[in-house]
Amino acid sequence: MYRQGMLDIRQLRADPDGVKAALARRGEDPSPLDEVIELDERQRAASRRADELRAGVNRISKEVGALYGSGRSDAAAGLRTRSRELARQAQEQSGEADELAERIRRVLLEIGNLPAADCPDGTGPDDNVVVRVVGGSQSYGDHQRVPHWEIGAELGLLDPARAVRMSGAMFVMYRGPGARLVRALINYGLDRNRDAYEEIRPPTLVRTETMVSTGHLPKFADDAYHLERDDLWAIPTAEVPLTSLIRDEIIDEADLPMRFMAHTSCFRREAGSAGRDTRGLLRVHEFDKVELYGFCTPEQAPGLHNDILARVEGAIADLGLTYRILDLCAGDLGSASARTFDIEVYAPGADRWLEVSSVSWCRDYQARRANIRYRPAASGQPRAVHSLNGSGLAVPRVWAGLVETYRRPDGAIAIPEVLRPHMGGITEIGAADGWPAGAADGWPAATGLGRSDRTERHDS
RNA sequence: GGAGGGAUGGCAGAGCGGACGAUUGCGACGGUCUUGAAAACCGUUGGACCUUCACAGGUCCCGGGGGUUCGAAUCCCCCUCCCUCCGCCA
Repeated sequence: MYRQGMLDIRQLRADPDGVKAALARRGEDPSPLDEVIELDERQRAASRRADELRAGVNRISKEVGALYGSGRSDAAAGLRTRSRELARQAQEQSGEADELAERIRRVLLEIGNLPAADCPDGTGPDDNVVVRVVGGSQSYGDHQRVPHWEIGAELGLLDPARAVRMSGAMFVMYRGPGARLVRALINYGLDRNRDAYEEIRPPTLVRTETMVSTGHLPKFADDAYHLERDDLWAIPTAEVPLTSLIRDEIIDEADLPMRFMAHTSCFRREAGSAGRDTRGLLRVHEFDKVELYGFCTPEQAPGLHNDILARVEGAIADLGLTYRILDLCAGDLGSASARTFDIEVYAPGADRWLEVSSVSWCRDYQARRANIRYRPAASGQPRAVHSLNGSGLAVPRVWAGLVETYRRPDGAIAIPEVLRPHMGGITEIGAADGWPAGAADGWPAATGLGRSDRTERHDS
């Protein structure tokens, strides 16, 4: 009944203090739960009364039917009046029950997931636990201490000015080998996981319900782009459509775990961060990402969480980047997550750690919202599945870290071994490959680009 | 965008005011038979909520919402979604 709530209402009834304490760990005010508990009691009472009244109606209706059947319709008149009154009362009670259920749902929808027991305590980013740092001991030369936006301009790989003209601030455009590098990273991110993850190319525009299922609505509506005319939302991550892949379904336990991966564009309004990280690729409204995703039983969840994390780490490690893994504290956890590991890449030019992946275990939070269950092999009632997701590769920030790390003293960018098959075998991006330096204010001199030599177009 | 058709259990597909949570077929599961299997035969086979230690019982669900009625899968109204044809289109 409260299927779009965050937690099992039974858990809240059975252990209200435990649930409230867990919620408080993430820094969320647990007091709305008191209201839920109170409303829940009233809701059940109303619902019980409605059921009893309804049972009375059913009983009388059978009698009336029997009387009609035996030709004694005159005797049914009193029963009909009585039944009509019971039906009226039943409707009143169930109306009240529905109203209470809706109020409960609205409160529950705004409440975040409970942090896992072993999720570290803490109130914000400073309390995240560094699990390990890999490659951090290497030293960087001056040639690597150039931020990617300067490299992008120098080699003609990025064209921020024109991107702004098209779409506004915080949109970016890649050019030539820079664009090709984006595509290479996407293919790299997907291809190395083909062995176990089915590739999906989902829609990037989704319905409201699809956004509610993951927890992105109703609470975080300001963070997402909304197309009002058609009431569609631009996805902030492939996690959104992938969660709805099996929404409202009951899966056989034998089919779990189910593993998917998807490359999509991701759209974020970044409402609260205007003016922050405005340079380069650190924070943009639209970016490409490869997502790894899984549905599984509660028992399989820790193993799958590790698998996704290991795959993401492997992808970053094989690119030869310096990175660290963070165990997010309860106070820094995303709303839908019970436990999250972040992977951050070190960008020597910008001299910053960039979050490139977030690998989260949502327990049954999203499955409850999306009504995704599985039928246990040993028979019994269907149970909510667990869902897990991890950015396999957030392209812009990996691109940034890569370009800065692989900048050689001569200014060219070396292509890491593992990316070369996806870059047509080239080993570097040099000054001659991209758009000519200084071309940002006019049409580049390079030939054949952006124009057709056969058809003259005056508008398009 | 225009015109028409549809929405019933895992799937297919009946039912069109009362004993229908729903005939039947397929699938799945269990059993009989068999060295094993197939075939045949027999049986089982939805979900949600509430009450209950349990046994068990009650209510709701035939796309969603509302109405008519003592009683609705069946009648009426609204909405959503899907399909077909035409138009447009990468």
